Amino acid sequence: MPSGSRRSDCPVSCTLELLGDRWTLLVVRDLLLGKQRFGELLESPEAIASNILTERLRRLEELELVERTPSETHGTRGTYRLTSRGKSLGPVIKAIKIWGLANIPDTATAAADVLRK
Amino acid sequence: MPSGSRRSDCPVSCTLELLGDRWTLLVVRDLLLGKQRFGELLESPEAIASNILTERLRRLEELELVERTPSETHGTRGTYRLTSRGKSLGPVIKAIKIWGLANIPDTATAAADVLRK
DNA sequence: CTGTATCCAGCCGGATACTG
DNA sequence: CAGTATCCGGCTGGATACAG
Repeated sequence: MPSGSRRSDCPVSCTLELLGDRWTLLVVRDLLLGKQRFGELLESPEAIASNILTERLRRLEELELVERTPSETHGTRGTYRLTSRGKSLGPVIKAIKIWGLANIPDTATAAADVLRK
Repeated sequence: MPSGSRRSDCPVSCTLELLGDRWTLLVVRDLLLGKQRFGELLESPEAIASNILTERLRRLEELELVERTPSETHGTRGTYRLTSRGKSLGPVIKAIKIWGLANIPDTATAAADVLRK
């Protein structure tokens, strides 16, 4: 985990510096849902651009939140999984989900949502 | 609560569209800590720029997460408080805080942290 | 299919000056 | 002090083309 230049030592601020944008946690959400391949991540309804996805996956790897396993046959094809550290973002995503459901009209979770409880 | 153009109807995605940046939740954090005046919000160690703070407060007001009470004597001077809807972001901030504390080195919460439990 | 690279418009946000 | 306005460089991210 990096602790380079930071605005403060507040854990909220630091986390936001790392993950506080409109795409990163969405990728984490999809990985929590079990998606593993690049194409699967692209297919989500939010339609992330492929270059953005590449960049986010790389950053998540650097942060050791995601682990990439290259395919043995196709050098280009890999699978992505959350590390245990990455999985520990589950409660964050869940809290966001709960807030959104309660406060934003017409939001709904996917039927297969593994975060449901 | 707006439900204008959105990338999807996922509550995580919608919440991220509204609050997913590096500053908005930091303002909410400070309001949760009890700060009420513009100057207090400026004083936080992250040193938000005043124009950014103005813009974020305005947006939070539009979202009905923050309520501004103008001063009766000084037209320019007001106080800001979270609405109940805004306060309901507490669990989100707390989940982020917990994750940061556990995963980012040398992070620490302010002594007066009302989110502590 | 799995990515990477590039172009580029627009937004974000830091610095700063300014008004009441 | 409380807030607004403006300038402007740099980053974000959409579109698209391309390579293995």
